[in-house]
Amino acid sequence: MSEKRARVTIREVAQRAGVSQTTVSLVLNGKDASIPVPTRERVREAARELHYSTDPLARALVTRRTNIVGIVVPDIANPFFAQAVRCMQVALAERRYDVILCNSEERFENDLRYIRLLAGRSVDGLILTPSAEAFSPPESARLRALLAQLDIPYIFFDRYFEDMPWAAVDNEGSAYLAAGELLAHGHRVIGVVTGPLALNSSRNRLAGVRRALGEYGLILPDDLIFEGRYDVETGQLGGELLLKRGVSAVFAFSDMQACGVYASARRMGKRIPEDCSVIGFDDSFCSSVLDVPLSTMRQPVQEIASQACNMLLGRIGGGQGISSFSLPARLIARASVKNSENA
Amino acid sequence: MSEKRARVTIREVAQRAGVSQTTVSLVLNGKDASIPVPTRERVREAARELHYSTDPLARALVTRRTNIVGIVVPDIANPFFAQAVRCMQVALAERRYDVILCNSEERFENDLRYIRLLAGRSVDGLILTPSAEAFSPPESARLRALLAQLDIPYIFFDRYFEDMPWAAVDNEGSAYLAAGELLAHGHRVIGVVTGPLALNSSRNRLAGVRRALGEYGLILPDDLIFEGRYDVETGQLGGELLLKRGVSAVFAFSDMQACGVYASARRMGKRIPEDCSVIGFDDSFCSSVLDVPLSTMRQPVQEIASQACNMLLGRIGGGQGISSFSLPARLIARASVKNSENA
DNA sequence: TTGTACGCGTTATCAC
DNA sequence: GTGATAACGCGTACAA
Repeated sequence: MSEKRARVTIREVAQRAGVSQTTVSLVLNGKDASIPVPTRERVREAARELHYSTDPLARALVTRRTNIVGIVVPDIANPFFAQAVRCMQVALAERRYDVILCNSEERFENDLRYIRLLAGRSVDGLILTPSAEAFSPPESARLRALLAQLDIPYIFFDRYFEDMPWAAVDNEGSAYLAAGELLAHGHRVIGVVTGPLALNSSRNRLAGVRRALGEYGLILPDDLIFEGRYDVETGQLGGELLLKRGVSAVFAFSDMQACGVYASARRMGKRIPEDCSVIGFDDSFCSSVLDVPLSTMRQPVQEIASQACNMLLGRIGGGQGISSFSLPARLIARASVKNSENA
Repeated sequence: MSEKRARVTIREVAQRAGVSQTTVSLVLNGKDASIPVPTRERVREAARELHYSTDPLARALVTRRTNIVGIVVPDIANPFFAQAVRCMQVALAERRYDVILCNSEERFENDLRYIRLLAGRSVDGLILTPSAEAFSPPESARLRALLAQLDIPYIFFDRYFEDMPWAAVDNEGSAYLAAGELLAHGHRVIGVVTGPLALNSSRNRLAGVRRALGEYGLILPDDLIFEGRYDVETGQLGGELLLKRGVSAVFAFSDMQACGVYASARRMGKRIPEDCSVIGFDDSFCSSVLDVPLSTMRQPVQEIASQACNMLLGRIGGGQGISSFSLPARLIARASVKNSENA
């Protein structure tokens, strides 16, 4: 007999236990101190028997805490964000937080819209990866103003402003390692396919590349930098361009782009890694799927995501919590990098 | 001066407009009928000036409608679900619904836990893709009982029970087409790498394969069926096994598995498509990334997802709405299927 | 149109 | 110290 279960109220529990609602509330929220043990027992018992659980809506209305975190990402279909959001959701669920997910579709107006919407829903915190657009001056000012006005704890994930709380991979250091891998294999003419340079992730990776080259007394000429969008398509365009310019190795700032580079090489009749070495970034599953397994930098997505959650929860709790941090990516050496013929 | 904006209440708006809260509520909810136009204007004006927006929590507390849909998927990091959830979120946002996302991590206990949790939060509807486990008898009974008791509109997505509302790709028909493609190229010894056969998606695809073979007077021997889990790894295992058994073509029930088949072929020194044709399912982006572009069945994820949302919203609205449906996948012929040497 | 009860808890106040 | 009473949070719905 599956009766539709109407909601059990706290009054019913109180009645059953023969105490006041107040008492029930106190007991169930662990503010027992002043209540005699036998009473506590009776209350708990009654609550259990009636399958009582407090209504989050009613509770939130008065406490102004929803136990919900809002996440805004450009596109959950992007494997990087998908993985990150998964980790976040699982990590937050352990702390009894739920997640409202929003896709900005890489449009700044949606960033704003969703942030307002989430604030309107009284979420306890925000995890934000704004659109690339958000990082140009007029837009970032609007974003900052909005967040300042809102008074909701937030952190930036992967894309960020230096002066606001953020969590990300150590882009500079990781790119330094990646470029180092190519240099160590004797490559001296190295092309890079970047993501949007409006994003610190790409800018910092570029800086890392430059540092690595610098240590070899090299510089990165502008015409060996192709600015893309972290997707297969721009990888292909960039790969084509760079190969024509005679690079012996390409560092693609995402695995998707690395895939594009593979495609362009194939199309041009060049072999990887014989004619051109390639290194990617992310270690998304496609790296293990390519005909020539892709060397890449593996982001510790899970660690970053779960630490990011800790950080946010710390701030929600009122403290400063953990401060902004970056974690290094690890080099996963596979078969797409080979000694240069000049080596 | 960005003052922290405390919430504006309906009272303030009422006061400013010189009317009662009731009137404000009526106007703002479009139940104007009985209110003179000038009053409406004054109210709207006041609301605008004060930046008033109704508190969803308070509203939900009384209406028992949250404008939230709960989505439970096994793993948002799976590109198929990522894409689907993205489409759903966007489609629902257009109708002013937000999405709480849960990953069951393919564990049945989590299915139940999350469904209860979402129900506790009074979500207006549920979109469910239960764990594979949920489809074995004792578990499915528990799931059914829970849903029956809950009295919340729900639909199943991709994995389903025939007698409950669902939305999915037409697995049988699509697999029939895929197998037909192989048969049309002269292949007669065809192996399949399936997903979990507990899932109707895999069972129905298998049925489609059998129907196609049947039309050629063939049957599918058990030892040419490898049951996997839709992932690269099982694709590789299956590919290895089937290739050893001398198939001339493999139908992998997911692109990830097709990737695995590619890997196994490579490892065994076989070429695709010369030594073995391969066809996949999903058209996830990896298909366009492989050295030999993968022929595959493209699921109309967006259409299914958005129709699924319509269906759910219809049910939330009280009507029966659209009933369960499936949409056909489309054959995307690329280079991984070639005429059999026996052809 | 509007007053008022109500939804369901939490918290502050007050009496025992 | 214990526990009941009442106000409150913020809207919506119904009767007047």
